[in-house]
Amino acid sequence: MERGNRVSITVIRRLPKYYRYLTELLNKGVTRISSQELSNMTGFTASQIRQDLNNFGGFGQQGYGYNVEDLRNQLGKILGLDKIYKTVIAGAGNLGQAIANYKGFEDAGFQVLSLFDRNPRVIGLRIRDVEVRDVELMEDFIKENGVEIGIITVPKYSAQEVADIFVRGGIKGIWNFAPADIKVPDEIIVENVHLNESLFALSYFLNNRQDYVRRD
Amino acid sequence: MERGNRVSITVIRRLPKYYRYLTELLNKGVTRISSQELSNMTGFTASQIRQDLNNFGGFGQQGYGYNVEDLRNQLGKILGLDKIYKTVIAGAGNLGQAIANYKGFEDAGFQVLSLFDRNPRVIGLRIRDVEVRDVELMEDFIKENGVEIGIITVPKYSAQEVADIFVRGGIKGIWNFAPADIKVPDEIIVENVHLNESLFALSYFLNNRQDYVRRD
DNA sequence: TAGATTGTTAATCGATTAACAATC
DNA sequence: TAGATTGTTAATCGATTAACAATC
Repeated sequence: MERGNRVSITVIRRLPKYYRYLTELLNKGVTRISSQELSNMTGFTASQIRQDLNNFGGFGQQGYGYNVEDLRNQLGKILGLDKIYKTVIAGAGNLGQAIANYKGFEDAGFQVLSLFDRNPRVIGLRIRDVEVRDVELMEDFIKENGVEIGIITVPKYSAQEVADIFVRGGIKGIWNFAPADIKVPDEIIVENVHLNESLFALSYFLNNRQDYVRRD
Repeated sequence: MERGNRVSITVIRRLPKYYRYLTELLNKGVTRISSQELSNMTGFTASQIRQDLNNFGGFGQQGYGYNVEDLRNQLGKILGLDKIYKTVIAGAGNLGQAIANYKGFEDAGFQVLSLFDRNPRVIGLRIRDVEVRDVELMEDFIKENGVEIGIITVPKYSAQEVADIFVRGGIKGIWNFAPADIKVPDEIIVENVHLNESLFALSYFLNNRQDYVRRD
């Protein structure tokens, strides 16, 4: 977390999975877990798991393993899940609504303050208790409310425009579902969810089964 | 494509991006492209791009580069995008509807034949011209229509149950949006879209900017 | 204490980058 | 032909796995 050397992206992308399994274990009342058991659950090797965790500190105890609750909380902190994030969603179509409706994100600390759209037919609607507002109001809304994360669920030809508004509003991170790479200043964190790329990979593996290895 | 050695997963996951940029170039009327230009667009190195493509054959021409249309079509074939796939969606909530509504997938050859749900309030609805049916009918529907791809957009506690029905129906690939790892026989291809893992990575980078490198 | 399992170093493996001869 | 750019080999870099001493 506060190491001198960077932690590699491949490590970081495994953390949420550890966190997910640890949460499940905690809910089941399991108090203790070894790297070998975690390996059986996640599909990563025990050695890799120990290496990954030791990027952030020695959370385990020789001869015992890891305390489930403690490790989960530590990972939560590392992932920044001990905070509340204010988010807005640009695009109130099905995908935007799906995200606004999804309880799991709110439970993890990601609050949707508002959706925005330019279609008058959806402006004014409420998804759960979140209002859909005119996208014209978005930049000011972000500024006034200190929104940190912007979520892009508009069609690809509008994605850059939305990203520009986010940046002007002072957003720090963008979760982008549009199948386009957006250009933003270096200090803005962009996480892309390119669903077409995922689907095309599935299609590749269907046709080239020999290249497929179950990864989890 | 039909090499002796496997093509590595990291290579395969880059292909859809090449395909996407090549499609854009084609639509713009660009006929020719060098690995260096593709590098500028995608963020991968020119060397890596040439290495990646040469896993599947020599598509380029020394001193010239690559023919955009030809390379795009070759990649399309490699990815299996020259075929039509029959799919069904289990879960007719916002996310399932978003996918059923998304024209991009249909254009790429992924036809949604039906959605399934167990909520009587949505059974009978039509998303575009695709009907929502009772999930009880799903297994037979898959068999009768030769459905190859099953898409899971149900809550996580129903994901395994849906996967089991898919397998019994004879589905070959599963696109899983539920935040759970499903267990299926080895010969079934599973592509997971774990949105929480993506969001948590964004959250990590927001809090640990020094570890962030723009990847595309 | 004996057994178990971590933390960590060293060895291996694989992926990326660099370099350049081949050739269009 | 001269210039450009690929295809491919070799070098480097980074990630994973193996091994084991430390220690609970």
